[in-house]
Amino acid sequence: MAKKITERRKDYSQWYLDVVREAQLASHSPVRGCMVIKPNGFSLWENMQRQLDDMFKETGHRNAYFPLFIPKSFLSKEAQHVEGFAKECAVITHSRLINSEDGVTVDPASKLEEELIVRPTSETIIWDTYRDWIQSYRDLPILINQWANVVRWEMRTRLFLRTMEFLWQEGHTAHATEKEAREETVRMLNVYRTFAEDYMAMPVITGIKTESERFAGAVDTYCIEAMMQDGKALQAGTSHFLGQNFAKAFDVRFQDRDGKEKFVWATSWGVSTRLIGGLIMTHSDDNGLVLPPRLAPTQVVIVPIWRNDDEQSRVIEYGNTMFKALKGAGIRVKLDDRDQYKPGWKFSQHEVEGTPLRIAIGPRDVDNNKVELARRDTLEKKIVDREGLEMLIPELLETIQSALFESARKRTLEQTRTATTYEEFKEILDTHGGFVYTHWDGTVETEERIKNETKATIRCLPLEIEEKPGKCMVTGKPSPYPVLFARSY
RNA sequence: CGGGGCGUAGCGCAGCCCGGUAGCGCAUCUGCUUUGGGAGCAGAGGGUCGCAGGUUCAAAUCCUGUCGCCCCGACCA
Repeated sequence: MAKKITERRKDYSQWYLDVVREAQLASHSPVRGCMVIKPNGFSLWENMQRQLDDMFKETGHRNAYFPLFIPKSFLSKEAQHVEGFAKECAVITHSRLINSEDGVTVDPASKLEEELIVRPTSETIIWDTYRDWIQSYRDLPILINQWANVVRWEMRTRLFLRTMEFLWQEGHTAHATEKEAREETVRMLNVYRTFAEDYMAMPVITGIKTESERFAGAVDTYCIEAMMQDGKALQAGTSHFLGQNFAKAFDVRFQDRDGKEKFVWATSWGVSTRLIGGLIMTHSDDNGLVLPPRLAPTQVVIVPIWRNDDEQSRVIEYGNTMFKALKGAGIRVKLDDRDQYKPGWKFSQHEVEGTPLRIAIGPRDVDNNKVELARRDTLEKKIVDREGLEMLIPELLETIQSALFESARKRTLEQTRTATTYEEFKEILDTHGGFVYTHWDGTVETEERIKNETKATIRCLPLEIEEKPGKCMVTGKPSPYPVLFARSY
């Protein structure tokens, strides 16, 4: 069997690219830093979207859509926000092309009076709109989500993990009180945590970002951080408490019960197609993609095997009945009865694409009323009775789902260490990578120094951690509890 | 923006040093045999060699320029 995938231990980033290519998730586009998301990748995104969307609706949010283009002047209204995004904005300056000798050229006469920015995020245009939507406390809260594409002009890109254009959802809420907005921020962080762990089977640590890692324009940025197989951390989602920063910048006030005019409190939160990168790097192996059943576009594939026409019709009939029964049981099942590919080829293909379960059926199985079941995660194969399959498969899918989470959890735990001295800290990073808990004195200077010297950043100040006073590993100054460091994507 | 690599058939590559009919594997098409872990044989189709100049009787190959992409680092979801 020809191996088209580089081994993880040999070259992790080449392995990642190989998996994306062989599983046909996406390909590079003619435009630098952009990607074509292929049907396999997009179905995965659709499944993520569907689940997240349900969870957003469940928590009272509604979807809306705001423009791709933002007037340049909007960007300059919130000082921190501009500073954060100014360096990576695509700017539209003209509206027309004209024919020229070498094809087409920009028509200088079509220069825009006010240039437009392709949204890097939508806070500004949304808050400009919210001003019109909000007059009274009765108009609050506003709980809006939008599914959209955004553009950030990145210097260095990587399929799914960092592309210049990416797909995401951005929630933007407006509240009458600080308390309510803070609660919303944490509520959505927990939605992300639940989604990551229960659906992606990707364990995450929740926490708060330090000032330097905070979203531009936020008062507090909460995040979920996941640990990848190669020892690097991935920020998988963020939820921001924006305070009154945007309300003040865009003059969004409301009249409260007490008759007084007040500025609105805000949150925003988002996850992106980056999650697909996280999913790949959490579960996949040297044979290709491994998908958690709850998100897999195809959960079960049935591969029929035959030698002649007679066997073909018997096996296909057997497979068809099974297909209908499983589909009826609510399973995302596919019968791969294509005649132009051999079974062995199909086995490999579905394996590299990460289909959680494979059912192989041949004439022998038809005669004995059996099937061969193969798990993608463990690569185990066993023969089971045809009867009761409709009950067995859903259970098995759930077993796989929790096995994936469990093994990722165990791995993350093994990749999590504690350092008390700076020497120990560097030693851990260089030999193992992973998460490192250690004390930090809370200053930007120390954080900066550690980053420059080790390339590790503070991923977050974890929410679930016991108070355990100690001393900063660099300066020896007191610290109330350890913080989480890692090198990251 | 620095460092490295690459642009030759749909995909992956060789050919370039040493100029002389553009090749290999996979894929595609036809036929036969096959089908329980990426099938075999026979035949067929498919390429402005990234682009622009230059040297030469002759350029994928040498020279100059230029464009693009990928990978590794400095910034970021």
